[in-house]
Amino acid sequence: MSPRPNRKSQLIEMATSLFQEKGYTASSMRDLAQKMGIEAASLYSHIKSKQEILNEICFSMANLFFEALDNIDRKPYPDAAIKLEKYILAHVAIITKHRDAAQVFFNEWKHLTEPDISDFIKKRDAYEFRFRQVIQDGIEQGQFAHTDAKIAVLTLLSSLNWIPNGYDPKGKLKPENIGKMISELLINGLKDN
Amino acid sequence: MSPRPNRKSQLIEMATSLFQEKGYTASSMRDLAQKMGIEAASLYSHIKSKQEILNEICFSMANLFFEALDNIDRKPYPDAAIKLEKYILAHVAIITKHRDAAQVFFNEWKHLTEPDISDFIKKRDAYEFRFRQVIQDGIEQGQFAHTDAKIAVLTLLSSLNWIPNGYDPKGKLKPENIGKMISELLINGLKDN
DNA sequence: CCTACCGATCGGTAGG
DNA sequence: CCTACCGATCGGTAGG
Repeated sequence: MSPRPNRKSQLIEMATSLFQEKGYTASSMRDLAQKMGIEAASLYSHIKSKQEILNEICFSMANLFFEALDNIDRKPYPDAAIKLEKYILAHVAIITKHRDAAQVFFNEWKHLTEPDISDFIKKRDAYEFRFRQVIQDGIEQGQFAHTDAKIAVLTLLSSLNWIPNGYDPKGKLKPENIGKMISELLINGLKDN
Repeated sequence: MSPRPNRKSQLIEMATSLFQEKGYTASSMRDLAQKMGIEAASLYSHIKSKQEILNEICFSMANLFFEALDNIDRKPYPDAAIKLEKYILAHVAIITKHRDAAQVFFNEWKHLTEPDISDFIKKRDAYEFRFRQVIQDGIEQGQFAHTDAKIAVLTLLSSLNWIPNGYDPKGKLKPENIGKMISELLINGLKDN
């Protein structure tokens, strides 16, 4: 009999929390087995390697990020600032909903191996490119100041990376509030205009 | 005879580049020995453990960060926006000058062990607190808009973390230019005011 | 700085 | 999902 189909997702979920906590390399298959309450060798009836787990985590997050942008792009947003805010809110919504996976995605992807790692980097670049286009549009519309759009995107996306670490799901702030505050900060700046 | 005193700094330097590239856990003492052109066992005449190397990297960076703020605080800056820019420029100067060490500092500190890791976290919090105070001052002066200073600091500092990865020392942009662009972006926002 | 090692742990397989 | 393993590699020590 094949195992219950959700046993593998359980495994991925526990691996995600383990990798987040200790890092991919420092997490052993025996650690993971213990979390699952089975022997290390038994893990291999659900997955074929440790690498496969990291792949699943990283690429399922990547897919979520892309799907979110695709959803937004389904409607036209003539105002670049509004579209950028939508992008940021979607991004924040994903990383607050999947905090552990987001941290693995951001911090452990470098332990992917070829050919997956090249694919991953390509997807990352493509994701950044879509943000860059919105900023570029805003500049051309005269809505945004003239800045290096590439640096602006790196700064913007990087500025969100503390969230999976620092966001407290039990705190007063809801993901949407955090997203609003940050996009407001990035778009209008600290200054009181 | 004791070894030349700079042999240990060479070791730390090569370990920094190794840890940056592969991560602390995935870097073996044999990898490091090979880089140094000696046997793994010989490393231990210069250091007493792998952990000690990580400690030196993380805390020497922490010291640089604090010294930079202390230097700025030696003169009074009544204008919070100007002081904040000074802080940001100093921070950027350090991470562009010590790119590998900065990445190890940001990404590998979690592999520190007690009691060092508690000390490290305390220092990080104290560093963030000093930025927070400048922002708080700016808000009270009416120069900055009313925002959550804690979130603003996390966002601000996080937004600089792409630099050691993305900054090309052979590119056209000098550290000071990057620093200016980013602090301008964070203080005035993307919008063309 | 080297040779010669050590005990521990790693990811993973065979065969049920 | 388990027992019983494997070869490889790990951080580190003893003794020169």
